[in-house]
Amino acid sequence: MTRPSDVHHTLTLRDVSEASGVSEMTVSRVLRNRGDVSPATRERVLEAARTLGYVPNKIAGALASQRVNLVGVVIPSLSNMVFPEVMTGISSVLDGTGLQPVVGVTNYLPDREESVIYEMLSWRPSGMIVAGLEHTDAARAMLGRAGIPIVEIMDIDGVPVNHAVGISHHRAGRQMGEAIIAAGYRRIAFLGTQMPNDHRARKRLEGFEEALAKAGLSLVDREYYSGGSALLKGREMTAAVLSRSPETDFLYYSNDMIGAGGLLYCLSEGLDVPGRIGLAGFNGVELLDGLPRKLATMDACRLEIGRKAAEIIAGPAMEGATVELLPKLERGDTIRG
Amino acid sequence: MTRPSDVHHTLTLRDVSEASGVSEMTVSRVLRNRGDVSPATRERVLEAARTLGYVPNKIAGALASQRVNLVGVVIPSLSNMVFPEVMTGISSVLDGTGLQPVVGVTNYLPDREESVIYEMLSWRPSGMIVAGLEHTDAARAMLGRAGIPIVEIMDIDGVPVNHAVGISHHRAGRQMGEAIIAAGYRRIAFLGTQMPNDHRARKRLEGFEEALAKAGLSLVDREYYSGGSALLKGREMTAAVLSRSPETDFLYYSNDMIGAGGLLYCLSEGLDVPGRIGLAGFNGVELLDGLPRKLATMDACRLEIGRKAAEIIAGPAMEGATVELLPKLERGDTIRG
DNA sequence: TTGAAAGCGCTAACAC
DNA sequence: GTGTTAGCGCTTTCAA
Repeated sequence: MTRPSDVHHTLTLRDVSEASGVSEMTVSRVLRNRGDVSPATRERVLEAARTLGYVPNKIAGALASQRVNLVGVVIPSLSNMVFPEVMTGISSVLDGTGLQPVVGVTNYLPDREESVIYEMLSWRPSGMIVAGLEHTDAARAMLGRAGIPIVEIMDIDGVPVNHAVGISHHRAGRQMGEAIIAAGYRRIAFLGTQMPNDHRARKRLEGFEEALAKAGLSLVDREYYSGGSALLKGREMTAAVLSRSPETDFLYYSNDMIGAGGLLYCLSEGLDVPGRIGLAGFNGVELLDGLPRKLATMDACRLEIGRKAAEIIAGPAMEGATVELLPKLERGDTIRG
Repeated sequence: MTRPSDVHHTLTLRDVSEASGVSEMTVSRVLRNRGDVSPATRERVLEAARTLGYVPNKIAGALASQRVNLVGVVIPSLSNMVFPEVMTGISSVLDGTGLQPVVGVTNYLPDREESVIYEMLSWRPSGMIVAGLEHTDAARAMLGRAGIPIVEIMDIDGVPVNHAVGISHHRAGRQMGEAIIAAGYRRIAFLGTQMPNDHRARKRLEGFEEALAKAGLSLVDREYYSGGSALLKGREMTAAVLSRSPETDFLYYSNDMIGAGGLLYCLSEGLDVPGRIGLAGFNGVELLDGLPRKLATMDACRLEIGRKAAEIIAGPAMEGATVELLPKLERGDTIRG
């Protein structure tokens, strides 16, 4: 006997081959719907595989065929509301193609990102989708050498390794700043989460301050927090800013969740929104639809970013390209005018 | 030459071996920190690997060693708020062990779940964590035969394939029902999302109705919705129930998000909460901390479920076991008494 | 401490 | 339409 008396061993093609009296090769063909197999043998093989409960070994298959139907997706966080929607966009495109997304989470830590990318590349995926343009040198080098399509998503303010799909956060910040100034607000504060490695939030703020500067203005206050419930933090930060700088007439938040918290706070304080004070967030999260008043925001095009990135990976090979999407400013009910 | 003039081929151990003048075997040892290698050769190998930018091929490694450091995690949704926290629990335990979680999403579709499980098993992971106890027969069979630890999470009301870690949703529903009745509410409505395959929500409702029945009560109204912003749906459903059944004095929601929407609606309508009407949700999501009033809820122990499940996978092999966690009822400000 | 040989379970390429 | 052969890039095992 080739295999003595193991009570429980994982099934191989060979087992199916023996059970069906057909060569391993033919079994392999049937199981992959490749090449011509007579309906009769086909049925016999399928039957044998089914009754045995055979599950193919993709490791061996991948090694032999040099093909892996996996797409690595590297994102900073799952609890951000933003990334699940990107994933939805990715899945919706990949679903038809036989490619499978595999998610890795970095918690906004560059070193962690580097190791997640390394781990993923070591499985030789068909492509990689990575959030952001800022990576360690080693990570950039690995991605550049991988010989597969790489798509950096969310952001286009920088130099991509290969492809990029996203929006200009710098420009988004500037546009919001201009809209706020045009609406007549002058004493503007910024409230954000303390995240040195959230480059997109940083770029938005830079663009925003640039717009203020052009109008001869600068921020009257700024407040940072980290950790905890974003909604609650938004309340607390807003309370802090308004007590410290009561003259503030606009609150610009780095994301919608803390913005929503701030909005709930302002309303509960009976402040006149958007008359006495205006507010704006960023992302366009679905949650906003359920608030008593609609927070001004900018849609980050998350679904579309996911779709476009997946299309690049799933489509025919192409030169590196940058796809810029244009976020729409949604004024909601919290900017006057 | 073994390899003529390919401009760009993926590096192999052999390349590192040639570059460092050491056998492939020794290179392999160095790269895995296995066995004794002299510091000198070690340095030479590391240097060569670094300058070449070698990334090991885990596919080949896994095939040869019959070991895969992956743990499959199969969950119904990423946008549910609940699962990211389970993932956090899983990662926090796995991080130390060299095991990596790989996430698959089923969108609450049994067939989709079956195929996700099949795909994952075909990569021969070291363990699987699957949400829920309800699966297709084929999926159960595959999991049972896989020869690896399987942990079904979130729910324990049923028969697990192998291990289970979770809470009893039936009991959770019953407890909430009892607390509401004890607080004196009598005209109780249920508001949930329309999800035939959300078995946990179903079991909670069953337990809840059981408690009502014991007190000689039954639901005065029920309302289901699907899709869209949960917060907004919560508002709309609540408005619908209160206009259709104005005598209702308690609203039991199948999750906190729609409950939060309902709470915001009641407050904006100027209803006396919890005097005139009480509310309760389920899950204990962080978001609730930021609301103007704290919604009553039950903590689903998500973090702990993730941790315990990961510990079972990462720990020494053991007999199948069920771990029941006990959710805490948090009365918040929306149940009187 | 290092190396050589064999093979993991599958598929590409070619024969029949 | 089906089978045979030779690897895929590693690690295991054993020898030196």
